[in-house]
Amino acid sequence: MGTRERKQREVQAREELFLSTARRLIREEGLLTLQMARLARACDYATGTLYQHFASKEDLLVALATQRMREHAEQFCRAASWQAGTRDRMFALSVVDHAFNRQHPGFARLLQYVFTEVVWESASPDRRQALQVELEAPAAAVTGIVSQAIADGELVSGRLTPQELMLGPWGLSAGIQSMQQTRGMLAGLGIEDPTRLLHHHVQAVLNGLGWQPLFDLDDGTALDGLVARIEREVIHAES
Amino acid sequence: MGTRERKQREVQAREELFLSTARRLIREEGLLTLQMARLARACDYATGTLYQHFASKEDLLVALATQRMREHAEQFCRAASWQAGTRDRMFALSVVDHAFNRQHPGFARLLQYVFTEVVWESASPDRRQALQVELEAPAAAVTGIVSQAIADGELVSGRLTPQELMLGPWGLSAGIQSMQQTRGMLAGLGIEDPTRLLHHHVQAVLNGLGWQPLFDLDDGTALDGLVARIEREVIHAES
DNA sequence: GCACTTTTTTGAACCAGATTCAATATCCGA
DNA sequence: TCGGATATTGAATCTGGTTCAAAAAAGTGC
Repeated sequence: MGTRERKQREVQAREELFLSTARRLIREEGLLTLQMARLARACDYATGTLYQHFASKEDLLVALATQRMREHAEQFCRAASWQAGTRDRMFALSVVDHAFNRQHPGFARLLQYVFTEVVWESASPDRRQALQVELEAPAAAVTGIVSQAIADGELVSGRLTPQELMLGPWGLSAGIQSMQQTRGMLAGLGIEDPTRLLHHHVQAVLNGLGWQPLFDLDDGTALDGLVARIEREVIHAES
Repeated sequence: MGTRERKQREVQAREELFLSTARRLIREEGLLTLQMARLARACDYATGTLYQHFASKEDLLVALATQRMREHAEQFCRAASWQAGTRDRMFALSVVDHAFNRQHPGFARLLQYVFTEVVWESASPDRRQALQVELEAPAAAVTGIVSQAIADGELVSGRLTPQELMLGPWGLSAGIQSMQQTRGMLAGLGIEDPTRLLHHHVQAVLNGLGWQPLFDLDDGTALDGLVARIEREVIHAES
């Protein structure tokens, strides 16, 4: 009679409520001050009910990260299937990634925290696994672009596999963005516009890997134009 | 009468004891399980005494990171003044950085944790400042190499300042190394030898930035040879 | 060496906040 | 409607960081 299913849906909805409320609390008062009892109360449930969904606070955080990661993966895959050359698509991934992080300011911070030994190791294996699963689609998307570039002769793989090749642009994006997190670090070095710089350097690695057609790094206008086009065609595209 | 100074030295020594014991405890039982009371007891002092040195647990962690960072900065500066061309010296920084992290396996993890909003914001301003100070020397070293490369005509700065240029290689190193931290992440992608890959990609960015003389990325032997030479002449050099 | 003040050390008490679990309420099939 | 299964509750428990009044040690003037 479907009463089981309804129950399922209710539980699902409640989990959603917990997650979105947690997100709001974090936005309003910071990751630092999130408290399980307060979260439960804010949702009009008892503490114990919250623990029926999440085995621990760390679990909740991983779940939060997983949820956002899913959205992120969607955007990412959209960028990967953009109608453009492999090189531009690869670059688009970095732009989309960065735009996503700007749109969800807490996400990068949360992810940084979640991947910390202290949090990661105290989350339940299931939740960890779920987050890792969300990483697969984006990874496959990137690898696909690299493979196609090799097949099309726009990129020479040398001794490296596609996975290994993608580590360059990916690592660079991740590295610069994580520096952007640490309050005051880049400003302290006199760096003004990290976003533009990130794009510049990603183009530099792609050039360095010999990914055709090479990009003229001195042409600031072309870079801005390309970024604008990606934002228009990929990020703000209807879907 | 110098009794004040002696006292100073004793306090200094005790702080050193706390730090090195903390390091041992973390090594033996993990960051996760470090407890202030246990640490104090392990040093034969009362909890309160420990708090005379460190305002909080977070403070202690930042102090720990700062101490190691100082050693790291030394190695780093040594590499920066290596007798070699600017390009090789820049590359050497990345090699030294990575070697240091391999030699002190917990350091990267600790740093990752410390730079987390949750920890960073609950450490005292003094301790934060102290860690930031330790970043200045390395930053100056890198910037110096970049500036010299520009002066020598081995690198064309375009529209970027030396600080901005160095963000490329630096961000890449940081990004790949932090991925290496997250247990199983790289292995899950089928990546075997992240160290070699890191070196490869750093050379790729340097090539991409047009840093002369360009490095032949297909020549694996040359890469290994250069790394070996750096390890010999910079890392294991007497000082 | 002694009486007194100041500084340092101590560790048990305190407190915050995550987690548990016995009691209670709700649901569901018969 | 009844009886057992399941879900919810929130006060009690537990862990571990932090504090602070008391005790000890060090310093000072005589």
